[in-house]
Amino acid sequence: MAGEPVFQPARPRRAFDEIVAQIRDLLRRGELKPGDRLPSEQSLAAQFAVSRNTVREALRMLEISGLITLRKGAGGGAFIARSDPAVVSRSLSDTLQLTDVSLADITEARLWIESVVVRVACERMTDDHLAALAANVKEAAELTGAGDWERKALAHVEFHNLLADATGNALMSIMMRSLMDMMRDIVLSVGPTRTDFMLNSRRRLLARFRARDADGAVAEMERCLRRLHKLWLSGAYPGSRTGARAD
Amino acid sequence: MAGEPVFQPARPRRAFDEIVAQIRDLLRRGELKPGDRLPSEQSLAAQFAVSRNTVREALRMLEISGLITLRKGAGGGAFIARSDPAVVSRSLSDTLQLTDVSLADITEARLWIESVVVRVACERMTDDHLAALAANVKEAAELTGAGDWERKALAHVEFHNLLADATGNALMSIMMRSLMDMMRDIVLSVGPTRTDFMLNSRRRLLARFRARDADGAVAEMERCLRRLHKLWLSGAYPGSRTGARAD
DNA sequence: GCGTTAGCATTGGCACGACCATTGGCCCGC
DNA sequence: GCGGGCCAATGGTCGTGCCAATGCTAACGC
Repeated sequence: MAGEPVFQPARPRRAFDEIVAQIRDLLRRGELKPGDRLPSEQSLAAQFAVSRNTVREALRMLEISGLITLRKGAGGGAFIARSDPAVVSRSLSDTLQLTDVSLADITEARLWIESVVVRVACERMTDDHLAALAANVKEAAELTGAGDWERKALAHVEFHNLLADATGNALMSIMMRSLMDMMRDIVLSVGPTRTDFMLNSRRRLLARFRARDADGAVAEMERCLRRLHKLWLSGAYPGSRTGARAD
Repeated sequence: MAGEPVFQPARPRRAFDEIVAQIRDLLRRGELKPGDRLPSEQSLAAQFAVSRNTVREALRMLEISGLITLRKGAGGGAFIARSDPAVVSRSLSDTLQLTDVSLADITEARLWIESVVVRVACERMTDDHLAALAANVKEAAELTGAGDWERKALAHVEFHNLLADATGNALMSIMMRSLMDMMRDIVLSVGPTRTDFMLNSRRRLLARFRARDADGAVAEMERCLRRLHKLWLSGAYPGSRTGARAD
């Protein structure tokens, strides 16, 4: 009741939170680099003066954050991980699960981002990138012929990742991969649809890339995506996130 | 078809991975909703037929994934969390830490996204959104006058979140918040800079919004960001976020 | 009658100790 | 020299016990 001054939090952080924070800090300061090995659980427990269980809970947090990978057996231990974009995807996907993001939101945001990616990729892509994209389309065509619908759909999704790579922007690659991980789920849950138009669209897109016609490429991609999204939104998307704010 | 039969991974998943998967699945299927309470650790241990320690490690994973929050004491337990975009930010930030994403990549990607956000926001924003943006600018101006550099910088960063909100796209809001969380670190680590031009830019931007001049707004934002980024890139930005501030 | 307080039951936080499965290297025997 | 088996290191799991925080409730005092 009395004027309580701004006492320090005075909150004793949970022990494993403290451990996580310390290791995270070591990483941020560059004192730990990918590939480095942390001491064994026993040793860590001793150094932090906590029980091995507590250390393990901390390691669990670091592990799911994608910061470390665990290997068991002799010579095993906790190693600073190489980057794994899948972690971002998972967390994004988790967050969306708990929030009221509608399918319309996802497709819309995707359309925006994809447009700029196509534009930049068209301007910057090297022959290697173009070859990779062409190979992807070829694979999708073959899978279509083989009737392997699922793998064809996955190939079509992968196309966009390659596109993001072609921008030469690593962050954009990561973000696109996160989006595409979600798309994968959506596509697979929607199931086979009449998407033969996509193969043709892809070929026209490649042609635009070869001609370095950014405007044309963007237009082509937007046409393709709008058509696809309309197809999804018209059907009953089983995901519970049917805000259905179709505008 | 050929020699490689797709053997089942036959992976004996770690026990807590299995637990995490099961709970995640319950969530995905909508059988668990935000606010719901999971059984106590004791009870979970019994149901999963594992020790309490194992359950705790699983809960730790779910916790840092932002899926649950733990409360102790009577009536406590594990509760399905409300969405927390900060989780995405953290994982994105972690991934970037382990990757070779340059500051140039970040600023570039940001410029791309921000452009489309400004355009859409300009077209869609309501008076409420406009008022919120104006209030933010006003606050930043006052903080500038008060010489409170840090809080002024944070207000400037927050502006972009409000902008993303104005697009009405929840996913875009989340992604922007992730980017801005990183920006916060960068801005604070760079330290005070001569950024008085930004306040004027913000005011011009608001004017463009009021006039519903999307092209003008985008141009203004791009000018502002380019100038800001040039300022950063010219200075010595330490690849590591070296902001050992209290937080 | 009503607010206050002391207790109590619930639940997460943490410690200690033990055992198992896997892994990789070392040593032995051929 | 080489192959195979033993062994130590290390993560994975278990079980128990205790502490600290929390919320409910019944006893208490005015």
